[in-house]
Amino acid sequence: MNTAPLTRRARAGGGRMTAQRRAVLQALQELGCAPTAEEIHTRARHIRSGLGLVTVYRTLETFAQEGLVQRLFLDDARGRYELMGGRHHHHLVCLSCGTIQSLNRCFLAAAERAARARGFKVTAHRFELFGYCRRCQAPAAR
Amino acid sequence: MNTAPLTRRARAGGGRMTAQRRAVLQALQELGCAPTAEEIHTRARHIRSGLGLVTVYRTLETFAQEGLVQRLFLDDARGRYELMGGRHHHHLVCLSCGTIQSLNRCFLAAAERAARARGFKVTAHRFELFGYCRRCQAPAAR
DNA sequence: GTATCAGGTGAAAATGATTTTCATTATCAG
DNA sequence: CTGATAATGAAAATCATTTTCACCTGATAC
Ligand SMILES: [Mn+2]
Ligand SMILES: [Mn+2]
Ligand SMILES: [Zn+2]
Ligand SMILES: [Zn+2]
Repeated sequence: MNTAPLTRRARAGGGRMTAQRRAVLQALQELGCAPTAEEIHTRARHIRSGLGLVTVYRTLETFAQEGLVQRLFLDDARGRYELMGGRHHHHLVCLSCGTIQSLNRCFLAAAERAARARGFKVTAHRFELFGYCRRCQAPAAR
Repeated sequence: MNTAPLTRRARAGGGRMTAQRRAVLQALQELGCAPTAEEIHTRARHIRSGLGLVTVYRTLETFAQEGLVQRLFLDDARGRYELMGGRHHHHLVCLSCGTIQSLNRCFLAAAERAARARGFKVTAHRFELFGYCRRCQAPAAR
């Protein structure tokens, strides 16, 4: 798997490119949809043995700040991470086995149709908007 | 604030109605949109001093199982809780100050319009579907 | 009303995910 | 090639949440 373009994007953030960061990037690419830090660690260890879990967390945080990675919380308290920059998408989370699938449309009706089309039985959904409230958009706010 | 109807619903779940549970219910009613366990604890303590945080967690879990309360994860790892049974709704989460507002429509376009109408600047959204994947709907699975 | 006892509570300790600290190592601009 | 400094790993700290366990109390039966 070719990590060169990702490596370039990561370096553009200003940081150094190390073997461990490359391993995390590759693991993210290989794992695909929303793995946990632990899962990323396990996979990245195959590429760079001795890689510490702490480094994985730090790396993910760094990448997240550079916009290379997004952290998301689905149902449980553990964070999940995925590479940004692909097409915008959402997820189908199975309440029974926990598998996560990607969905590339993002409107409710279309999404539900898409979910049903792949045999997924939708029982609930979550939809949140993030941004800045009126007060925080006022001068002197950030 | 009248907690009687909630008390009735809670008892319907089969459990006992204690002063601490009543305090948690009242705190949930008073706090409104998606408070954390800690916030609920602080508020409920005004009603029933000596109430332990552990009891708050246990109570919320119990209520969640009875469908009286819903736990959700927004941006961070801490769980947030809110009374169910009101109309289905979503949230506007301010990235700057963290305030959470309710939104009662749930379709993307309408939601974004509603958000804009209240001066909220949307920069991102999250939308997830939960349910059962094809594999888990097959016989012998649950 | 009073006894009964399973369900509920609180304090402390355990857990699990994530973050911080700090001494050591390695990247890369010059 | 070398030095400045960013990154790493191990251990310890932190934070939210859960578990344990001895004690308490609400709800039903008498
Ligand atoms: Mn995905
Ligand atoms: Mn709400
Ligand atoms: Zn499944
Ligand atoms: Zn705000």
